[in-house]
Amino acid sequence: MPELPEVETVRRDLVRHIVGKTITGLVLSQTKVVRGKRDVFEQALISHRITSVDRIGKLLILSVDGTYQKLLVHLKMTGQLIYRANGTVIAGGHSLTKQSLDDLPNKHTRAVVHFADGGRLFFNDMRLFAYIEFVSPERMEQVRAGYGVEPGTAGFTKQAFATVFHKRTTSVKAILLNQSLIAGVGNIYADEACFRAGIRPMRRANQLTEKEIGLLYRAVDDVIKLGIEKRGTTFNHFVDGDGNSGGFLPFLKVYGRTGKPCKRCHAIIKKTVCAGRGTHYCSKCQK
DNA sequence: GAGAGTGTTGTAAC
DNA sequence: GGTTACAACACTCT
Repeated sequence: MPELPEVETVRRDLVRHIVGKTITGLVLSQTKVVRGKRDVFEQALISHRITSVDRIGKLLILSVDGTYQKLLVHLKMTGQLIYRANGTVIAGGHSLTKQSLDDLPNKHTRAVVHFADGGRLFFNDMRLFAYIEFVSPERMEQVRAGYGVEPGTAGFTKQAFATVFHKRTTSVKAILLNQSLIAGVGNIYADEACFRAGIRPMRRANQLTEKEIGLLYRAVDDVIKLGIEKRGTTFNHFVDGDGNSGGFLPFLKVYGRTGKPCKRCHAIIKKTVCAGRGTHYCSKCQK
């Protein structure tokens, strides 16, 4: 689930609450989420301090003092990072109700990081797709190079965005979801951006006019910015750092609104499969 | 109760 | 190489 705005929301919460703190313990209850050797993890983390939390697309990057290696955290569909200090939930994730958040660790807790001040960081993941991994500086650069232009960064220019669409025969939706071309956009924001631009997600990329590409560029930038501002959205039981739902839900125009009237023209919102994903659109507003 | 669907992405096959 | 289909897994919804 977590797309760029949700991961950015978690990142900001982690910056506020774990940067500068020293790790005193690591408990792994599910080794599958850890890529690499367990003792390497413990050695690199325990007695060391978190120095920064960064992000590329949907990937979180934690820096730890005493090593040049970076700790990558990818939440995939259902991963969560929840910080709790003094019995209070501070940083959030996805698909937990307030009630179950009060009861951590729970059955989906895969790892717990303990800090010197008594705080704990819970790594939860229902479907076991998420992972954490230490990577060398060389590998880090490889990973970084694998990501395309990212909304909200200096590299996200109209020119760079347009280039991605030229000469590609696949759907607009597949382009938006392809992290190596455009970083951070997932299924929800892809549908929402297409709606805002008035473009059907199943259109062929190389058949968009320059004007349409311009509209889509602006739409992607706007929808991601608004998503971050509203601290993300989630379909089920998303909670942010304060245990509240992400604020973007009321702003969704098409995603999850199958069969409901379009908020702009009142035509019925349709759903199909495009690029292998559930895809929502208004057949009247989007051409 | 069975089967389809779910926000991601790496891999294999065409 | 570009593009598409699917598996990884556990849960919810129909």
